[in-house]
Amino acid sequence: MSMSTIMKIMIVDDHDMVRLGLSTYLSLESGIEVIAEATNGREALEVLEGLKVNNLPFPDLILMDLMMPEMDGIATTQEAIIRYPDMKIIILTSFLEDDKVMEGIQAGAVSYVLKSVSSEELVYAINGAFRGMPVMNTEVSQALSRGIRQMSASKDDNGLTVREREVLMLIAEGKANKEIAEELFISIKTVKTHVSNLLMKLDVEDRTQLAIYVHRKGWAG
Amino acid sequence: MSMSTIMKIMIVDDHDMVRLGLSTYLSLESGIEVIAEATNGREALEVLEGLKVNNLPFPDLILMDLMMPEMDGIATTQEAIIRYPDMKIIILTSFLEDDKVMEGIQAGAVSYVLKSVSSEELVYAINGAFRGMPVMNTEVSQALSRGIRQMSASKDDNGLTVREREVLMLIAEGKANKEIAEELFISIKTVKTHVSNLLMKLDVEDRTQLAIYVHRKGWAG
DNA sequence: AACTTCCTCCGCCTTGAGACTGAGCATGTT
DNA sequence: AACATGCTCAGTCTCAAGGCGGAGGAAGTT
Repeated sequence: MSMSTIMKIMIVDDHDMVRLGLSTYLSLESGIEVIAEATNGREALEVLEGLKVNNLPFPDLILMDLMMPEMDGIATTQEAIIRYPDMKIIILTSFLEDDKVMEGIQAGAVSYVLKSVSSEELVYAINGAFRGMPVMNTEVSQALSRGIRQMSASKDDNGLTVREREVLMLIAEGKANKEIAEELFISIKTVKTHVSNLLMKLDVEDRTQLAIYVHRKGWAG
Repeated sequence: MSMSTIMKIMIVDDHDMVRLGLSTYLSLESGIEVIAEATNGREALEVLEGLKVNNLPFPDLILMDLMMPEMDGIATTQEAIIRYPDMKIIILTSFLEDDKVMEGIQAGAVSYVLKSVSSEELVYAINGAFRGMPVMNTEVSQALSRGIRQMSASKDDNGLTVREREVLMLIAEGKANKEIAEELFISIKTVKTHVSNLLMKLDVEDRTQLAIYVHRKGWAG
């Protein structure tokens, strides 16, 4: 793989050992040079700004972790793409969550790669991203298509109204109808109406299953 | 740090890049040699057995990830410690969960280290473990003491019996009492008794909160 | 003006959930 | 033998949950 230019890469990950391992390994690859690192999103933006104003070598591509303290990968990607539009970003994460894949791509990442890929695949993805040819695992692309299908199939979410979503969240916190009524300043009757609508719309049988639904979706802490 | 002997290490992690990064980095450390790798627990045990029967160099210490396909770090640690009692195991994980720390230590791991530690700290932990001096992050030791406090406060876990835990899990799947009764071949009355006991023991008000409890604990998929 | 959607609320009714009390049986412990 | 624990089941009772049908007002759409 003879590329005339050297790819300058930045690694953003809160795990010291992932960062160190990646940079150690990637530095051995010909054509790749790790020129910057950061442990979270905020730091990454600061580092980038520092490189910019001091006219130092600027990364062509960022390997960005999703879950980080201070500022996560999605938000950082969004911000970074706005500030430096010609910089590529590959989101690198441990988990496959359909929603996150969508968000990541929407935020402007060219690629979304699971940490479980082999190191060869990662290098391949980096090379691809550098040339504007996004590469992603088959699992990721499947997740993406699932996400798109869900999106087009069910409008924006599930067709839940604002009020219904509020009630749903309170149910997911274990609140009883009476408590929900007091919290939302409405009558128990109204709460029951919303609950019935939720049961119908989400196609489940009782409030316990509603709570489980929310937690499975990862909407709750 | 001049040690006469070289520490032979095995790395067990399903993430190619963690494994590769770690081994690349640790190999640069004097006194540490990475002699084996595996991508999950089952594979790790197979590799160890292979080394044993062929009289090949055997690891003094394993860096073991917690969350892995096939067989997780806890189960693998338990099994490995039984088969090779003089081998040390350091559990290496992304997450801090009080329960898991307890389980890990109980399983026989000498140390429990977060992946967020710096690489120097990791080397320090490895050296410590090698000499029988367990090292762990302050966060981890805090989690451990929390776990112990809970333990002494509330018997062993929550004091749940086998049957109660079965009922709890079915509730967390959204099953009604009747369904649970049929699934466990007991009467609804008995299910109700178990549910009442669960509500009392876990100090919550209804089955929905039981389901939420389980999901928050991460006991459900 | 007609229509739809959302939020609100009512009464009536059935059923499931859960509390309380009490009890039989098997196991293992002291 | 006495005791504790876990699993089982029963009856009774209260109340929250949820279905069903109806309805009014606010807001935006066609």
